[in-house]
Amino acid sequence: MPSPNMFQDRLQAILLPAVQAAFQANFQKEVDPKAVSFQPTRPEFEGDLTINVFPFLKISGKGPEQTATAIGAYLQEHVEVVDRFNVVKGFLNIAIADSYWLDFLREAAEKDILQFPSNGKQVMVEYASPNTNKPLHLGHMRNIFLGDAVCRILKATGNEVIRAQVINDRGIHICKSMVAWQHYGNGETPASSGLKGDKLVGKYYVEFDKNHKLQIAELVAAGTPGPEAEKKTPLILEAQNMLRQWEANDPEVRALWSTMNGWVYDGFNTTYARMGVGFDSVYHESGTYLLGKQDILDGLAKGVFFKKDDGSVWVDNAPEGLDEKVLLRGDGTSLYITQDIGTAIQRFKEFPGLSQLIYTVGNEQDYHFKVLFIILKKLGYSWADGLHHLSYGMVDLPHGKMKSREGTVVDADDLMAEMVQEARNTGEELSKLDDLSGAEKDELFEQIGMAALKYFLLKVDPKKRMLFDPKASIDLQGHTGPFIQYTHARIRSLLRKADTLFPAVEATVFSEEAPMNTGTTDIYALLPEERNVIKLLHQMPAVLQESAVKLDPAALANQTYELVKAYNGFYQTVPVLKEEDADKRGFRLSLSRAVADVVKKVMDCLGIAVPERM
RNA sequence: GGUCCCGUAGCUCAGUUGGAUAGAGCACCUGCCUUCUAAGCUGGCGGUCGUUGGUUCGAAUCCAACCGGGAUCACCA
Repeated sequence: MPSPNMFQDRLQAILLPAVQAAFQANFQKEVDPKAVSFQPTRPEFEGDLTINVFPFLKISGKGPEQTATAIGAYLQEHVEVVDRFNVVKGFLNIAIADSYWLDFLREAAEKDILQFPSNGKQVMVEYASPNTNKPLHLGHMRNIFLGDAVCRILKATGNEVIRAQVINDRGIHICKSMVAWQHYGNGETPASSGLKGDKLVGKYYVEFDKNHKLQIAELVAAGTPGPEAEKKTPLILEAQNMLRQWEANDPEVRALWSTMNGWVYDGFNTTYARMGVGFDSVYHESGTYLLGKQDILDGLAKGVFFKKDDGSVWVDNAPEGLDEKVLLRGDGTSLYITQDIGTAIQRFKEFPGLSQLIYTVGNEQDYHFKVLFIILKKLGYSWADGLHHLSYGMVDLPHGKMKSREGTVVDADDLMAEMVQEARNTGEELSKLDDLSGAEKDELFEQIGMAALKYFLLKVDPKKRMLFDPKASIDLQGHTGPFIQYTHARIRSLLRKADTLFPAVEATVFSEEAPMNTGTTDIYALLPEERNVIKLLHQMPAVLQESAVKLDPAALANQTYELVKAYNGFYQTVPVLKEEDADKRGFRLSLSRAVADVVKKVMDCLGIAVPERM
């Protein structure tokens, strides 16, 4: 777990030792650095950073005002970047010198402040992991966008990232689609029907269910009790038989299975491509479902597990406050968790350098992963400490849960198409883009629609359950992806205009040579709107780092929104191109450029593209 | 029933290493386009932070109990 000061920015890194020194100088006492918390000064007070001195009164032996004043005075005298301070109750508000902000901005204008050096770590992130019997839906989208964003964030913060998925391509549910296709398909293929492969196979999965229900009703009418009828319909018996044939490697069954799964993969790949995601390591359950058995038996031999009278193998997690759990059936066949154990071991064999393996899986499997990680630890794998369940909440619809049986599932392809269409409607209505070609517009509306969708799903804390209201998600105003894109496009437009209006702009742009870059002579007094923007820029590296450690893209998404909101406030009230003083103009252009660069980079970490104009 | 998660404005969400008068967006009302893109910006309305107790200088944040919602506890995946 990160310690409180882990995400401090460079300013806090400067101030913290000084605060410690201040306690030493004034009160001859050590202060625990972890106890010193810096927070942004509330807007109604003067200052940039605030330290609350209440926790230190015992150390200082003085009242809050006196303590805060003593620390403030010390900081002002000994720390160059501390310009002024004021004390309100127990709060020490510190005003940072404009020269510090200007120096920081110059740095931000000249290099990528979000560039992290490689940390030499290799991390695997598993996400998506669909079944091949039905198309991807809204639930998958939260998983996929979350997993993709986490990959991008980890990569940006210096990790080597391996994107992984396990495709569930075998089992009774796959056989259901196959049986139904044999009965009702009349040889239909994606080519003959024009249907996307995953949609076609999904259609037969539904078809199976429909006819299965009819057969249940027939059996019940003929006198069979309901629960028994469900297990005895000709269709379900046929599917079970097909599963046995599949496991026995029956060539015909295997051929049909390959064909139909091939259709599904084509469909998935189309969807993944539109989402902008990909994978480096793909496992199929057909290749891994037998893994793990030997590992369980080894564990049994080592006494980590125990066997019951019926021959089943169990683990006792009572010491960890959990229950007993079956790992191997009485007949020696494996279970879901058996396979997961085997797959994890397999992965660390294949990638011995992994320092973390992150599973992006919904929170309904919290218990499963808790058990899985405990077991791997009990088996003695040192890497088990690097296992992490990135657990996220379910996506609800306004009328409740998605239920495939009730047809309330929101299809991924449909939803993306709707969002892009909505972006198109709005874009055409604003008619600012009439000079763009058809293809350029297509690309732009694709970017905007996808941004709306991704941002909507990513801005919410992953671990929380969220509501997806189609009407709200389709909004392109306010706290949305398109709002952020718009700000970026606006800045890019400003910069393009600057290039034509001021051909020598590079020379006038805020730089080493520009007069306002130093605290020694000519200090440019920052406008409040400018300082707000710079401060938010300044926080961004720490927020990126935080979102990487916490695997929380929402933190980054929300900070980005704060940044562009502040920039829009600046843009609205402070002239840039219309500013006649070339230094000020250059400075504001640099500020704008830095915001655009940071926004572009951060949005890229969220898997969202930003357009040059819109 | 056991375990875990959640409950903040009409709606959707921030804020939760304990700190100042709890913030945004949407919706509703209100101003701003002959001036750098109005997918923008102003102002207003809107709160018993589920309830009750506790811990302390201080609680939306920590603890306990309760109320309400969800998940999970399969020789399913």
